[in-house]
Amino acid sequence: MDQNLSDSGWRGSQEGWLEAAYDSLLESGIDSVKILPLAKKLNLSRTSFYWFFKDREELLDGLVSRWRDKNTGSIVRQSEAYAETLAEAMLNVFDCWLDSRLFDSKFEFAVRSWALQSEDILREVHEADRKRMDALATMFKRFGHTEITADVRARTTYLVQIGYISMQSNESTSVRMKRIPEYIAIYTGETPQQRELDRFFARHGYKPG
Amino acid sequence: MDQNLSDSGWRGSQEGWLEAAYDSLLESGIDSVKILPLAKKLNLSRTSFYWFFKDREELLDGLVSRWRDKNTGSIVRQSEAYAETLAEAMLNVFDCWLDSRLFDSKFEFAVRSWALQSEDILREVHEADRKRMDALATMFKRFGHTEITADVRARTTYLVQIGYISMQSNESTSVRMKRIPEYIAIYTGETPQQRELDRFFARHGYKPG
DNA sequence: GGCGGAATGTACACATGTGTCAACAACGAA
DNA sequence: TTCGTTGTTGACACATGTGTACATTCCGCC
Repeated sequence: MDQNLSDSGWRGSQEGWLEAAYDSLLESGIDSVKILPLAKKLNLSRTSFYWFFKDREELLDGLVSRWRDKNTGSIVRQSEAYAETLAEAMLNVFDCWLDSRLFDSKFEFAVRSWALQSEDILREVHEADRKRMDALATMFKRFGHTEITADVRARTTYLVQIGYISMQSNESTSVRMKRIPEYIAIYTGETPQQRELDRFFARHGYKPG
Repeated sequence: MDQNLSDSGWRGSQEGWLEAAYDSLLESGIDSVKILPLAKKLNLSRTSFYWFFKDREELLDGLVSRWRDKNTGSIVRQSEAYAETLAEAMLNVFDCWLDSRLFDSKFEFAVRSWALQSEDILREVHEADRKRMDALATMFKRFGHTEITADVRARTTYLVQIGYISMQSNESTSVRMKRIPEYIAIYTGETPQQRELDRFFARHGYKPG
């Protein structure tokens, strides 16, 4: 059944091809995920691919699964984490934006771009958006917001991040950290406590000043 | 069926090819902008293309110019428009998001996706982002905000919209209009006057309720 | 040491794309 | 009517991609 570890294999593996496909997707978009170039990168014959995958379509399906499993889960989890105040809850969500182990921004953008040319992927993306914004709205309601204000604030929080991703900018952690208090103020309408900020900075290894 | 647009020409024209390229870009991304399929759509021979353009590269350059000329200008202009209050100024900017003659969202998203696979386009997009956010920050400062709060609020305003575009959602005007007052409150920190909202709704042909 | 399946490679058939070239067609003037 | 300009076209040469059939090599195991 499961023999995908390096012990039984020779050079290639399903994971190897998938990893190469992932790299290529992130760097140049879905149209660059071609078997021939991947084979070159892996120093394998092109046709060897067909031992692990039925066809290119099956490889692309693998990429979607990977994205679905990783990115949406983190947002939902962080939005449900324990917090005393809304500001603290918001900072829990912000963990996603600063920790690529929780949320893979480049992957996210690549998949969204892919949705431009595939109805199936577009449906996947819409479903993910809905789930994530629902989770955030629930968080706002947990701290006393009404249906409508929770909805719009959840949107703001989420869309700013999606927008940031779409800018494909490459700013340093410290530059981004400086904006955090003001973001919290805008999103939640309340000023974060210094100790809440300090706790947040600390867990991301950032020293203010 | 097929219309002869140009007075002096035969069947094709530079504009015709560019328009077809634009359509294809918006529908399926830059990799779908291929000469052969465009020729089929235009009912022209593939090679006829080369009378109007040196090569595919020159056609793509045409698309970038079109995007640059249209989208960035509107945001800058609307952010400089006359307003008595910050809320009113914000509503002027919102005109862009609701009027495709001012800002072409699908075009915007297609170009941003294109940037994933081209350093040149990525530079163009970054330059546009900078110009637009500068204009918005200036607007906030005009109404008394400090450098840092103006910057973050300009970002929020702009990034929410870029994020919204990236969602590729297709909501009705009325659904979007219902969120407007709350957005204004979040972005500006002040509640919009009813008459300001009414003026905004009126110029977009929307009747509340 | 040889067997058998896992993994890889070579050869083929085919599809879709680019760009050049030289021939050809339509039109407006001289 | 003849001619040059403005387009249009098919044939050619080439590049890159997919997928199948079949042969070959590597490695653990008996």
